[in-house]
Order: sequence, then C-alpha cells, then structure tokens
Amino acid sequence: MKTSEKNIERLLLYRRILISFKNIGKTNIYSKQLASLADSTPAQVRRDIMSIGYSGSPVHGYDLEKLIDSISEFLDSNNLQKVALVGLGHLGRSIIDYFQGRRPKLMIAAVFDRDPDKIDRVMHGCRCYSNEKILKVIPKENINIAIIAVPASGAQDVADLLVQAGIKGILNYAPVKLTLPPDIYVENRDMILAVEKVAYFARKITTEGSST
Amino acid sequence: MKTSEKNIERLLLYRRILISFKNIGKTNIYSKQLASLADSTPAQVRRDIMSIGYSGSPVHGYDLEKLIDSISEFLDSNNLQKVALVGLGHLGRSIIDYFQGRRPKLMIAAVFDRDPDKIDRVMHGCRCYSNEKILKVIPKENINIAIIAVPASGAQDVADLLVQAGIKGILNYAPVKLTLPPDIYVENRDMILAVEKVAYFARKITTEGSST
DNA sequence: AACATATTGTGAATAAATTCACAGCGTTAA
DNA sequence: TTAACGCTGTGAATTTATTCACAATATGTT
Ligand SMILES: NC(=O)c1ccc[n+]([C@@H]2O[C@H](COP(=O)([O-])OP(=O)(O)OC[C@H]3O[C@@H](n4cnc5c(N)ncnc54)[C@H](O)[C@@H]3O)[C@@H](O)[C@H]2O)c1
Ligand SMILES: NC(=O)c1ccc[n+]([C@@H]2O[C@H](COP(=O)([O-])OP(=O)(O)OC[C@H]3O[C@@H](n4cnc5c(N)ncnc54)[C@H](O)[C@@H]3O)[C@@H](O)[C@H]2O)c1
Repeated sequence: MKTSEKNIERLLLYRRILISFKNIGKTNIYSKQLASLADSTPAQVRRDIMSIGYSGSPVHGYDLEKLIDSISEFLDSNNLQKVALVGLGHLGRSIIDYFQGRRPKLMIAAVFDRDPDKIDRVMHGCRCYSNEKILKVIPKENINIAIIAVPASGAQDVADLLVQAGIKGILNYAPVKLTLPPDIYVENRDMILAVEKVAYFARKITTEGSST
Repeated sequence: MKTSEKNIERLLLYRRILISFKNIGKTNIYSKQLASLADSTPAQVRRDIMSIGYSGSPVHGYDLEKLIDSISEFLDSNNLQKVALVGLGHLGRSIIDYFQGRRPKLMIAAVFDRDPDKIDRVMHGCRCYSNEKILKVIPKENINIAIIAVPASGAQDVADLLVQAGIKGILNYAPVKLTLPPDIYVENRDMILAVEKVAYFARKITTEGSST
C-alpha cells in the first residue's frame, strides 16, 4: 500500500469534511460530492478511498459512518497520542485554545516555556512546565510529538531537547530550518512564506484577468 | 514558462535560505549546498533556478545577491502589496507581531475585528477598524490580499465581505472551506490537520523502526 | 597555452500523480 | 423479467514532476 504525503493530507481533509457532512444529518456521500467539497475530482477521491481499502456501493456511494471509521482506522493511533507544546506566547495560547478537545485521539499533554511568569500556570487542563522539565516529563507522559511555537532564536535548542526526550514528530512554527536526525519527521509552517505565496497568486490572477 | 504551485513554494524557501546565507557573509552558493539546506536535490534546485531564467557559473555556482534579486523580481510585485488582517485575537496578534516589517514588499495595512474593545487600538502602526469599514478601507488602501483569523463561524461572512471589497487572495486560518468565486486564490492553513499529519508520520516512523 | 577540476544547464529517462473511460453492479421502474 | 440508470472500482493512458547523466564551461594551475 503506497500512501504518499499528499494522500495522507487529502484523507485528513476528507475525514473532516465527512464528519461535518454527517453532522448535518447525511448518511452517505458520492465521490462527486466529496470531490466538490474538497476541491478535488471524483476520480481522485475514489482512488484515495481505494487506497485505504474501503469500498462503497454503486448505488448509495459511500456510507459516511463507515468511511469515517475506515479513514480513522487507517490514519489514527489506537491509543491516545500525546502532544507537547513549547512556547506559550500569543501563538501558543491560540494553539492550545484551538486544538484542545477537538480530536479524540490527540491531546496536548504538556506545555513548556522558559518564562518564569508562565510556569505552573494551568490552561485547558494542562500545566506549563519550565524547559528543564522536558527531559523528564516527555518520557514519563509518553509524548511522541511536539509543536514548537517559540521565536526562531530558541527553536533549534528546543528541538534538540525534544528529540533527546524521545519526540518523533515536530510541527515547527518558528522560521528556521531545524537540523535533526533523519528519523524525525518535521513539518514546517511558516506564515510569511504562506502570505508570499498568496500574494504571488493573487497578483497573478489580477494581471491575467486584465489581459483580455 | 510553466511554474507550478510547488515551484513557487520552493523558490520562496530558497530565497529565505539565500538571504540568511548572505547574512552570514557568504557571496555565492552551489546547488548542492542550497539543496541540502532546503531538503531538496541539486538537480531540483538547478531546474527551479533555470525556470526563472537565472544562471550561475560552473565555477562559483550562484551569486547570492544576483540570485536573490532574480527570485524577487520573479516572485514579487514591483510596488508594495498591502495585506488586511481580520481577527485580532491571540492568533491575529501573533500574526501581526511576527509579520510586520519582515518583508519589504508586503505590509499589513489594515486590521479588522468586530469586538468594540479592539476597535481603534493601534498595533505596529496600524489601527484596528470595525468590520463595517471593510468595504471602505480595502479599496481605499488598495489592499488585495487578506488573512482570516476569526473563528470558523464568522469566516465565510468575512470572506464574502473581503471579496466584495476587492480582495483577490486569502490566507485562511479558520477551519472551514470557504465558498468563493473561482478567481479568488485561497490558501487554507489548519493546525489540526497539520498535527494529525505529524502524528501519522511520527507513528509510522516509530512502528517501522521497531520492525527490524 | 594546455590541462585538470568541479559545477552548471539541460535533453532524455524515469517515476509519480492524476485523469480517462468503461465494465460491472445493485437498485428501481415498467 | 427485463431494461435502464448512475455510480463505483480500476487498468490503462496521460500528464506532471523529478532525477539522471553528460557535454559545455569558467577558472585555477603548471
Ligand atoms: N509560523 C507562523 O505562522 C508563525 C506565526 C506567528 C509567529 N510565529 C513564530 O512563533 C514565535 C512565537 O510567536 P508568539 O506570537 O507566540 O510570540 P510571543 O513573544 O508572544 O511568545 C513567545 C513565547 O515563547 C517563550 N520562549 C521564548 N524562548 C523560549 C525557549 N527557548 N524555550 C521555551 N520558551 C521560550 C516566551 O517566553 C514566550 O512565552 C514567533 O517568534 C515567530 O517566530 C510563527
Ligand atoms: N489554522 C490554525 O492554525 C489556527 C490556530 C489557532 C486558531 N485558529 C482559528 O482561528 C480562530 C481565532 O483564534 P484566536 O486564538 O485568535 O481566537 P480568539 O478568540 O483569541 O480571537 C478571535 C478574534 O476574532 C474576533 N472575531 C470573531 N468573529 C469575528 C467576525 N465575524 N469578524 C471580525 N472579527 C471577529 C474576535 O473579536 C476576537 O478578537 C479560532 O477560532 C480558530 O478557529 C486556527
């Protein structure tokens, strides 16, 4: 079963769409509908669903509940997967606020910051520790992924510590390339690059449109 | 000249890397070095650079300054391109704080929120307006891209307003699919999907590693 | 001036991703 | 019963993206 990064991204998106579709009372969906909701094509949707081994009915399309379950079985861990967050500034606070309680199999189980004012504060049920506790808390809580929301200057050090503590995947919001062992999965999310991209395509649209 | 979305993303990343490479005193770079900094391959780097019409020297590789300029000429607007931000919560504040002043050709020129407490506050030199001013301020300031950082429930309405005001590109942080005219470029950035993706690959790494 | 060297630029080959197109199927209607 | 329908599942075709591989080249060296 060959599943690329893009495949996984689409499946995650499908699941979110399917859940909200189910929440408005639907019980099934056709590849055409899902494609249109996901800005994709029916053939792409069918291929993706095929790749996880689920199949629908030619008459009713896909059963929402079963499809959601299949995707979840494919994508999720059986157990709860715990997440650490480092950096409790504006971004960190926004993240914890938005994330916590939204996904059944994922939870932010520990927060770290180096600012003494923040240490020991409790947010959404999880206490903020000082960075020195990273090596202790992460293995103890069995956390294997982390979100970095500290300024660029501190990110590499934090990442090194996290890896030392046993983290296997990092979602990095700091604008630096982290240098880490090859068996650590890193996803970078930089807002500036994203705005630049939007700026490029927005401009492209406007200049193309005016050349009629 | 066929430049795909991925192309643009890589060029933006190269530029950032090149700038920081220049800042540590270097004057030139080889495709091999840039590839390793960008987690890419030398051939990919050369192809990408070829696609913008720049060429280097077989002996000294690429001249940093000239390459940065070529990429910028290709990617950037000649004029300043203005950005609107809607939603001045934790996320919005983090965004403005991080973004403002970082890119020479881009600036957040107006901020909107519907909370009366926030209206008329000034942050990083830009005043926060009420949503009602969107239709007035955006055309007046000639803003053509926007960042949405409001809760999911308000995002579609805000997006509709923005489009009506003349926005051509949107960076959307709210977890909803925006339904908009086809000539509007939308980039969605959802943290939950990103964490889920990291969770998947982190797990995959750990389980694969243990099957030796 | 001739040679050695290391890297670029790029056509060609390969690999990966997407789309096409249609057989097969369960359901409904007559 | 039979026919018609509209959708899925998927092999094959196509398109897009990446990598290979090597001639061309600018410079340093003798
Ligand atoms: N990728 C994005 O989309 C995006 C958006 C906004 C900000 N950012 C980045 O995220 C960073 C944080 O943004 P913010 O708005 O929350 O900033 P902030 O200043 O509000 O918060 C930073 C927090 O990190 C803590 N911190 C600093 N160094 C630390 C370290 N070494 N270890 C642990 N904690 C540390 C500080 O005490 C503070 O609480 C910014 O510096 C910026 O680089 C990224
Ligand atoms: N994509 C991501 O990575 C990510 C991360 C965190 C949060 N979020 C999303 O972003 C939203 C904002 O996060 P936050 O932490 O800043 O929340 P917040 O509650 O701190 O701020 C929300 C702000 O939006 C304003 N607002 C609400 N509705 C509005 C409307 N219709 N028009 C204008 N302003 C409006 C509020 O007054 C408030 O200032 C969250 O609801 C969440 O959906 C996304």
